[in-house]
Amino acid sequence: MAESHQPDDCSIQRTLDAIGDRWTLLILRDLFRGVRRFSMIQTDLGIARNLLADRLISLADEGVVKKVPYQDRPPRHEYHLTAKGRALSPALVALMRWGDDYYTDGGAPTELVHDECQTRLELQSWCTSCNSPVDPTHIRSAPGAGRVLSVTETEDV
Amino acid sequence: MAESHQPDDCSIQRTLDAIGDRWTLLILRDLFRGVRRFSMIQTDLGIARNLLADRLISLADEGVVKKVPYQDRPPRHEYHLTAKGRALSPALVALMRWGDDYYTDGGAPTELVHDECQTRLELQSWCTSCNSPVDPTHIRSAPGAGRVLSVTETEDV
DNA sequence: GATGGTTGGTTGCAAATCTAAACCGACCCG
DNA sequence: CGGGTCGGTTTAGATTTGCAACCAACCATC
Repeated sequence: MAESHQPDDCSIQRTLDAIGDRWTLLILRDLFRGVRRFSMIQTDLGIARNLLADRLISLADEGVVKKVPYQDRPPRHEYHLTAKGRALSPALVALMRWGDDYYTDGGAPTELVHDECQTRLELQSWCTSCNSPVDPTHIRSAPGAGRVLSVTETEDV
Repeated sequence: MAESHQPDDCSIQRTLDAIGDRWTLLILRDLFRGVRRFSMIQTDLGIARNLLADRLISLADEGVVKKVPYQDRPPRHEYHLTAKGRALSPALVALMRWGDDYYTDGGAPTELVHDECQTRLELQSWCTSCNSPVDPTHIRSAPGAGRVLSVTETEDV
C-alpha cells in the first residue's frame, strides 16, 4: 500500500501498518497457540512459503517475534513472541470473541474461559484509577483532539 | 485469498475473512469516529473509490454496517454501524492501545480515557462469574480442545 | 556413499488485487 | 445555461499474491 496520504496520525493506522496484513494475525494466532516452526505454521495455515518467510521477517523486524534456535547443525529455529508480541493478546482475544459471537455456525468456537471457574471471558475497558470497568459510553479520546471513538451515536439496527 | 485449506475452524479465521482486509478496519475506525459518508471516508483515508465502494458493500452484506438515507432527491445515504459493527469496539480499542504503547514516536497517541477521571484505559479480560478481571495466565481455551492461547510460554525478550 | 526424508527457505511466472484517473447521472446554485 | 457536489462505476496499468518447482544443509539407512 502507498501508505495513506494521511501520515499515520492514528494508532490504528500505525498498528495496521505493522500487523494489518491478511496473514499476519493468523500467524500470530498460531504463535500464541504454540505453533512456532516454519513448516508447522505453513501446514496449519496453508500460506505460501515465500509469504510466510516474508511475514516472519517483517514481524522480526518489528520486534513482534524473535528467532530462537533450537538446534545447531542444521541451524534451526523457532519463532517466539516477544513482550511486544504478547501485548497483542487482548486484540486477538477481542477479535476471537467477536467471531465467536457472530460466526458460531461453523465448529467449536474456541472460546476463552477463566480457568478457575470455566466462565467465558468478556473483554472490558478498565480504569486503573477507579479500579473498575468502564462502560463504552464513557470512553473519550485523550488529548482533547476532538476525536471520539463513540459507540452510541447511532441507533440500534 | 483462496480461503485457507483449513475450513475456517477458528473464530479468528472467520473474523479475518469478514473484516481482516487492509482497509476495512480503517473504514470501521472512521465510522466509529463519526465519519460516515462516502466522500468523507474516501478523503480521510485516501482509499481508491472503487475499493471503498466494494468494502462498504461487503460490510453491509456482513451486517456490520447499514445504509441510512439522509436525503431523498438525490438519494444520499450514510453508513452506520449496526450492533454487530459496534461490537467490534473492544477489538479496535485493543489495536489502538497496542499502537499507542509501541508506536508513540509519531504524533498524538489518540489515547482513550475514562471521561469521569481522564485516566487512560486498559483493556482487561473480565470474568462475569467472578465479577473481576482475569490475569492472562488464567486464560484457557474453552471446550477442552487442547488449544491454549498462552501468553506465558516464552521468556521475556 | 548413494538414496531418500525433513527443514527452511528462494526463484519464477501466472493470476488476483489494488491504484489512479476518467467518466457518469442526479441533483443544486447562480 | 455553466459549474460544483455527491456517490458511485469503468477501465487500464502497476503491484502483490499464490503456486509450484527448486535448492542447500543436514540426518538416517542401508
